[in-house]
Amino acid sequence: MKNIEEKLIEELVTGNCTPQISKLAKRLKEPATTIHYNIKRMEKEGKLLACKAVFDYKKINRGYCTYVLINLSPDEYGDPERLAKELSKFDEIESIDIITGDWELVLKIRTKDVDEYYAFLKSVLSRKGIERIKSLNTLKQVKTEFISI
Amino acid sequence: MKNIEEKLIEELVTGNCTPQISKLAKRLKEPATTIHYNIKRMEKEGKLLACKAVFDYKKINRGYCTYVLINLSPDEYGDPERLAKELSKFDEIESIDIITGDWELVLKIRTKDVDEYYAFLKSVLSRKGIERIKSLNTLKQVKTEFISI
DNA sequence: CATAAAAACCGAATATTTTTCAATTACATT
DNA sequence: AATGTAATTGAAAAATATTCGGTTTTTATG
Repeated sequence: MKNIEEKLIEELVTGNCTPQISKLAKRLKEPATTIHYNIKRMEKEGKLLACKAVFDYKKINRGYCTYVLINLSPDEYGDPERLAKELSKFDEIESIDIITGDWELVLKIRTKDVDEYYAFLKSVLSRKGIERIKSLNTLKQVKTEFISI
Repeated sequence: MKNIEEKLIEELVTGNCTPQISKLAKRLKEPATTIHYNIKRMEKEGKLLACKAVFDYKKINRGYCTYVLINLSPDEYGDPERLAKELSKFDEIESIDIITGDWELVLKIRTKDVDEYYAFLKSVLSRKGIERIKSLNTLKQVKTEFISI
């Protein structure tokens, strides 16, 4: 066995899918070429960013999900984007938003279990610029990425 | 003009895409039939739930993004899933999680603007069972659905 | 450890889908 | 009304997915 699955998941989580033009054509009762044209236009305009797979994360060893609210240190406060972009390269992080209110950033993080989360916390979320964090732990995921589970 | 774009976005946000088998085969340096086999297996096992498009939501009139923390009323507290499942049918809601801590639910909501959000708030988030909410408004989306913007 | 059963892998052929191309039609601007 | 641009479309070509049959690998069991 080659354990292709792991590599496949990695590729599919961030892309490597494509719209099903003929299926969409049937659903919308339009010619396939028209659907094709519209999709290509959306891509060119930067509206359509990527096509990707959504998994039942519990079944692929990413069942431990946490929202992390972050307070930045005073020197980072003026430019939260710098740190946000730095964090965005980590595969464990599903989303990063800069928000209003008591916290500056909110992350959504997926790991296998609490041990892996703790390791991530220590290695990534302890860095300079992050002053304080609050973890909201997910007990059950009902809907993700617009897909109901 | 037929304004196919709106309908297409609606379809693509929740599915109607498919893995690019030959592209994946090349990337992983494996035969296409092996990739095909592995993907079908993941689908059958319920690991792979859907393939879908990710948009630059600002460019498709869904640029107003809010995290909503929810406290349930005492009578709903014991079964948060009932309300969560009821909410999951709304297209504006990207994700629903049942969480630990001071709040019971966290939603991620995408609307065109604050007016649309307020309308959603009044019509959906005022329902019985929801005792108190706190909105965290997104100023900038750096990463979404594992895709950097 | 031997053997059988199940699961994973893969090349060749087939079926299906996407993409290109060359019109045609709709829309906007002057 | 004239003109240029954008959107739509059918037919053909190109590319891709799927099926099939057989092989190899893994797992389960005595």
